[in-house]
This record gives sequence, structure tokens and C-alpha cells, in this order.
Amino acid sequence: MMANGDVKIVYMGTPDFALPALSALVHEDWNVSLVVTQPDRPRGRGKSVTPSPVKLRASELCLPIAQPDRIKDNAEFVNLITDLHPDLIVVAAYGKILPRELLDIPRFGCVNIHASLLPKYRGAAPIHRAVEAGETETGVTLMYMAEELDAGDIIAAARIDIAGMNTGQVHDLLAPLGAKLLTDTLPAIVAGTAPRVTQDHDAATYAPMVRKEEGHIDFNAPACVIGNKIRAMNPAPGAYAFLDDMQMKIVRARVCEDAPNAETAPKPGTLLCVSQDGITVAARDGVVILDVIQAPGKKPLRVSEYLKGNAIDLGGVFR
RNA sequence: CGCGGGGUAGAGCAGUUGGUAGCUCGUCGGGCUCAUAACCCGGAGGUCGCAGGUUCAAAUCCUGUCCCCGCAA
Repeated sequence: MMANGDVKIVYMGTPDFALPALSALVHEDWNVSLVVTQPDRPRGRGKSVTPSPVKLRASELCLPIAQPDRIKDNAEFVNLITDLHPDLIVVAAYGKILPRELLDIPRFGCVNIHASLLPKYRGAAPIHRAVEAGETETGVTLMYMAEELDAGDIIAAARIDIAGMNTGQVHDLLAPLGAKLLTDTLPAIVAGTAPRVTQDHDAATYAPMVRKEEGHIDFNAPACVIGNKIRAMNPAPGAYAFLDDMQMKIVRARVCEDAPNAETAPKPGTLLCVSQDGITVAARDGVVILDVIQAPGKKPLRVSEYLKGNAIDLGGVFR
């Protein structure tokens, strides 16, 4: 049996989600000979050129880094990888689809850590979409990569209970879980004994990228749907609604589904109660009670704190 | 140089025609009450982000600097 250090790995990833797996590989002495991540881009306040989280981590770990602008039809990059003769390519939220010529390079293949229980939630935003759908469990899946997005054969998966959690919380559980799944499974992959189960493609669902505007809460929806949406959109890109001209972020809320009497049902979005316990807002059925809100330019505050220095008029309407 | 808001008592805010700081909550003590997260009275607690400048005098004006946040990417 070969030692971890004898297995040459190319790691491809970009955001925070890809951090734990990279660190775990290094921690277990796998030979990470190159880290590939998205190019530094102007982002954030001030439009400053910022490196990806994975680049920062790779730097800390003193690993070689490559940041190709594109990997499709990029002979130079393909040659770089080819000449490296990696035994395995590990991908975690890299952000680009790997072309066939890359997938064919490593003898042990290319594996991908995906933040859902495949075949459900293939695509860019599996965690957001799972939370939004009100799933009570999700997980991570390790698969051999295929040309089609997230459609490769499954090697292993791990599930967790996510009831009541927001996207950030699920993310923070899934990222290390994915890392563990990877390192637990790697020996079998290298030994050629890893399972390889074809996905049930008919059961596949897709998790498209989240658009910012999706965070705009429409109170003319069932309370539970709103609750799921608020959890799904936090911490990023954030859920919000307008109170007069102010865009108020809704960081945390809880739902009460006791449907108001149809006769007296207030217009959705109406503030029914403003107190230390939260801001009760009418939904199409039931109410949503806002617990943590964030005014523009301010920090997120519990409603009880917010009210110490700001007034919110009863009867206002969120739009 | 992308646009913009902000750093003032433990928390959230007010206070810019310059004159050593106020509100709500919390906290401590006392009172009222069968009782209370309610009410009344009283107290403690702040070198007003940091550094320099102008001035008799700066939270307040000027310059620099650090940090936080919203938008946009």
C-alpha cells in the first residue's frame, strides 16, 4: 500500500466551503502538489483585488497555486496539469466545470465534494436551495466527476439534520463533514476499492445560483415559506423587505402558523405587534415574527436592542 | 481612488451656528405592592475610535489614521 505522501493530488476550490478539505489533505500528509483556484478579482468594498479564501489558505500552507482565467480550451493549463502527472484531482466548489481533457488526466480520477445528497440539488447553490425548500436533512456527497454537472458516480455520502438552521449554519457543518468524508474515503479510492454507484438521474433536482433579488421577502406568501426563505438567504445574500423607504434586512425570524381569522386577516406585510419579543408581521397565512433585523449601515440587532434607540410604528407595512 | 452610513456610559441611540454630554434599556440602592419583567425616587458608570491642528474653549471645525456596516461588484 502506498503512503499518503506518494499520492500526488491537485486540489481545486475557491470559497470557504473548500477550506476544510484542503487543510485535511495537508494535515493527513497527502501530496497536494498544486492548488487551483479562481483568479483574484476586484470585490468587496473599495473594489480591491481580493484573493479567494482557498488561495489564502494555500499560501498559509505554502502550497503552489495556479489561477487560470479559464480552464476550458486552455491548452496551457491542461499541459501544466498533464506535466504534473497528478494521481488524483479533488474538486470542491471550484466554480468552473472541468473539461473532459482534465478529467482524463489523473489515474485515480477526479472526485468532487458536493454539498447535497445527490442526485438532489445538483448545481451552484445546493445548501441555499435545500434550506429554502424546508428540507430537514441534507448532506455532502463525494463523487467521481462526469462531464455533466454533479452527475458523476457516487462514492460516499454523509447526512445531517438541518431543521431550523440557516444556510450559514448548514454550510459550516457541511464543509468539515465533506472534508472528513474525503479523507475517510481516500484510502479506498487510491486502493481502487471505493464504491461507484450510478446516480438515479430521474430523481435529480437542480439548485440554481441564488440571485440577490430572491432575498426580497414577499409577505404575501405562507408564513412557513417566508421562514424557510429567510433562513435560506442568511447570512448571504440576505433577506430583506422595505419599511417605507428603508431596506431592512431580516436576519432571523420565527414562524407562527396559526392562521388569523379570514374575516380579520390583515394585509400581508402589516406590522401587528412591535415588542421586546420581536416584530410580528402578517403573512398570507400565519405570522412571521422578526427576531434579528439590520438597518442599512448598521449591525444586525435583536429587535429588543434595536427598539432601545429606534422607533418602529405599529401598523406599518413591509413591502 | 466605485457610492454611502457609522464609531458618544454594559447595550441601542440623541447631541455639529464650538462653552467639559443626554435619552431608552440594563445595572445598583430605596419605596409602593399579595406580587411583578409594572410604577415612583435615588445612585454608579463615558479620557465622546486614535493622533495631530485651529481656538480662551472641540463630541462639535480642519488634517491624518484604524475599525465596523449598507449598496454595488
